[in-house]
Amino acid sequence: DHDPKMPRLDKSFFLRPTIVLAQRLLGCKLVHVLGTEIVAGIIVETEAYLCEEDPACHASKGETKRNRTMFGPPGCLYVYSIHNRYCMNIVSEKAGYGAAVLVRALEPTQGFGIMSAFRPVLKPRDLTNGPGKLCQSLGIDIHFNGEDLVESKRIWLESASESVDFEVRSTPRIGISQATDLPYRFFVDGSPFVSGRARVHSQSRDLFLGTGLCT
DNA sequence: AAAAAGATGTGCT
DNA sequence: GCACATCTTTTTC
Repeated sequence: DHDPKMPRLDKSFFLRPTIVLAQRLLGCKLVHVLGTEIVAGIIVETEAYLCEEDPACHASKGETKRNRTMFGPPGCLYVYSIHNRYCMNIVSEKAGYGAAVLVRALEPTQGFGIMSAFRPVLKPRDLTNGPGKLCQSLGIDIHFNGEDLVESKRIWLESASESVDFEVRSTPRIGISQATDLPYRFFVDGSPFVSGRARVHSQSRDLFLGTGLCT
């Protein structure tokens, strides 16, 4: 179950500029229900992909079969495959616009056993420290393309806990070959669950203030 | 029809 | 740090 003090994000949350949404998603909890079980984690790293003046965005050259859901309602998932993996994005701005936020890393909080079954790794942080990794660990695949985070019964977002304070840092985005200078990657400063080596940390700390262990 | 590219991850050096 | 597996979508011929 989930903490009632962290209510589900509603439609209005997603109707904002993509860069703002990318930052505001940090600290929010992503929850996926699988039957009677739950897998969940707190978002610690995102990237903004703007429709306009952003050649790295999938929607920059207009609508195609792959990116169609980017042009749909904000709050829906845009899932695509790359190199035999999946990446999960959250549509932003307004319907018909073509922008989204890539979820790049989570701090796992619930469902460690399920995640490990989906993605057997030696170190827990390797479960969700990358866009393809977190989709694999959470059981997110192409069937979730178009899923509405506002209405779905199986996957949603919960707002960030107000008691958790952290600094947001930004860098250029990872793994792209165009617009490599734009600082549209955002992450929780010091989180050990952030992907890659571009992790800047003043001090390593978790956002999840529960028992200290993922259930 | 064929080829190239890609918002990745892994393993080896 | 670098090569490359692997596969889907998009672009080009």
